[in-house]
Amino acid sequence: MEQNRRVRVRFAPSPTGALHIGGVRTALYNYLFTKQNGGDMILRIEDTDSQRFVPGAEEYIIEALNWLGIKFDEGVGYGGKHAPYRQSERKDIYRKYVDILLENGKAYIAFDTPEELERQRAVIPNFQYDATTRGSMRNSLTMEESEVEALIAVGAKYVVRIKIEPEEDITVNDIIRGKVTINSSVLDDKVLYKSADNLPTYHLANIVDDHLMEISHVIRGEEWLPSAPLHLLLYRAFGWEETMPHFAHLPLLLKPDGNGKLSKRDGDRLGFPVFPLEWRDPKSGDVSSGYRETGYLPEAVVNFLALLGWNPGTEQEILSMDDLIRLFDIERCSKAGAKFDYEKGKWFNHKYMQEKSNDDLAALFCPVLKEYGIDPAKYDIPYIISLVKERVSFVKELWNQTSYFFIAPETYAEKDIRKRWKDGMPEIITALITLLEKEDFSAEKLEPIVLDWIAANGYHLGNTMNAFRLAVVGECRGPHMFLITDVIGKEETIKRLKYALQEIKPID
RNA sequence: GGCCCUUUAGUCUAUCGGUUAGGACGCAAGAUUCUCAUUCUUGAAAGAGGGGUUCGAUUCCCCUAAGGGCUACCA
Repeated sequence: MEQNRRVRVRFAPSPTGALHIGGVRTALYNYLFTKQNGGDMILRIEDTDSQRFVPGAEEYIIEALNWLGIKFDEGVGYGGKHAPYRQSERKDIYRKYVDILLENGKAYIAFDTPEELERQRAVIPNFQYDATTRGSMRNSLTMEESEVEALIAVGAKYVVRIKIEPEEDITVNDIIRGKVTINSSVLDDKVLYKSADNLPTYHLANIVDDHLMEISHVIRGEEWLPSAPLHLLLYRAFGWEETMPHFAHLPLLLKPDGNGKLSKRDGDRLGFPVFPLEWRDPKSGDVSSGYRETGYLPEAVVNFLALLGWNPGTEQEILSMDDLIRLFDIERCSKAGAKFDYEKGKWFNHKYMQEKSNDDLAALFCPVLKEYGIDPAKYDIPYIISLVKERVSFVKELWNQTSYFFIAPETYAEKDIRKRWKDGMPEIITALITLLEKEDFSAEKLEPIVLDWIAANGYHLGNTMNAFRLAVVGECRGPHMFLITDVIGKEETIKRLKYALQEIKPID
C-alpha cells in the first residue's frame, strides 16, 4: 500500500430495513481492519433511494452494531468533521460534483423517460444505454444545446449519465481477488443523478463521499465487484485516481440450502434469525427474530461471523474481539461464498455460555424466571445455574433444565415410567419416604445413607435412584440426584414422592 | 442471454509443488454415570471433471461443468 495514509473505512448501509447478518459481517471486517491499523470507522447512511426508505432502520443499525461491540468514530449519530453523514442531507454537494462531470464532458444529460427505456428494452434484446445506442436516444449528445436548454427551462425531467468510452480494459486491483479486468464496452452509461427524486444514485454518491471523507479502504460485499470498474472510471473522471481507496470485495454469505445469498427477506423462513436484533417491519407489522432475543451472546455472534470467510491460520477458534483485531488479516479472507451454518453458531454460543460466570448468567436468567412467575429472590439462582449450565447453549434453555427446582412435576415422562416404575417400585419408594423422614438432608450426608439403605435391602441401584428421580423431577434427567434434593429440601422432596405414589401408575 | 467471481468431507476451513491432506461443527460408536446432558476417546467423511506444465500436482495454466453475483432513474 502506497503512502502513509491514515486508515479510514466506512460502513455504509442503506436504511431499507433491518441490517442482516451478512451486513453485520461486513461491518465487523471493516471494524477489525481499521482498528488493527489504528484507523477510523465511519457510519454513513446511504439513503439516496427515497422510495425504499424504512423508518426506524437507521436506529436499528446503530443499536445492533452497538450491541455487538462494533464502535464508530464518526458518522450518523456520532458526528465528525465530514458531517453530514446522511446522504439525503448532502444533496447540494452531489449536485456540485455532477456539474463538474457535465462541464468536463464525462457525463451528459438524458431526457429518456423510464417508460421510453422500458420500450427499448422490450424491442431490442439486451438493450444497454451505451456508446452503441446513446446516439439514437434523447440526450445532450444528440440534441442541439439550445434544445437541451429549452427543455430544462421548461422543467423537463432529466437524468445525468456517465459517458463511458468503449473498448478500454479497466483493471481494478482487489485486495482479496487480485486484478479484475473488464472491458468498458460491457458497461452501460449508468445514471448518476436521478430525475425522480433529484438525488444521486449510489455510484455517484459513493465515490464523492468516499473521496471527501478520505476513505482509504472500501471493504464491501462481492455484489459490488461488477460495478467496481465503473467506480474506478468515476474516480478518473474526477481526477481522484491518485487517492482512490483500496478495494476489498468480501465473499457473500449464502443460504444453507445453497440457493443464493442470504437476504433480509429470508426473515425466519430458514429456521434461524437473519437479523442481529428482533425487527418489526413498520409496514407489514411482521416480526422477525433476532440473535439478541433468541439468546445469543454478542461475543459469540462476533466470533462466529468473523470465522465465516476468514480464519487466523491456526487451529484456535474461540477468539475475542481483541484477539480478532490483533489476528485479522484481510488478505487471508477466502474468495468463495460461505454457506451459513446455524448449528456451528449454536456451538459458539454454548462455548461462550460456559465462560460466563454463574452470577452473570443469573442476571440474564432472572427476567426469564419472572416471566414464568418465579421470584428469583427466594432461590440461590447462581448455584442452581452452576448445576446445569454445561448442558445448555442459550440462557432461555436454562428454564427447561431448572424448572423442577421451582415447580413440582404434575406429569411424568411415559418412557421413564415404563422403564423405571415397575412392579414393587411403589413399595420401595414408600419405604424411602420413611427413611427420608428421619434423616438429615444435606447432600453429602444423605447420599451415603440412601445408597447404603439401597444396598442393605438388596434393591437395584439404577432402578431405585431413577424412580426417585422420576418422582422428584418428572423424568429421568438432570444433575446428580442428591444435589437436587439438597436444593428443594426435605419437606418438598417427601411431598413430591407422596404425590408421585398416587399419580404414577405402572405401564406394562 | 451477456459480463464477472468462485470451486478441499454434509458445513466452515488449513495446505502458499513433495503431508498418512490437518482442525472445527454436525453425525456414529465407546468410556464415565443413579438419568439426561456435559466431558473424554475413537470412527466414517474431501481435493468437481478433463487436459497440460513438472521428476512430482490439491497447489501453476487452459477447457468444461457446477455454484454465486451483477446486468434499474435499488443499494
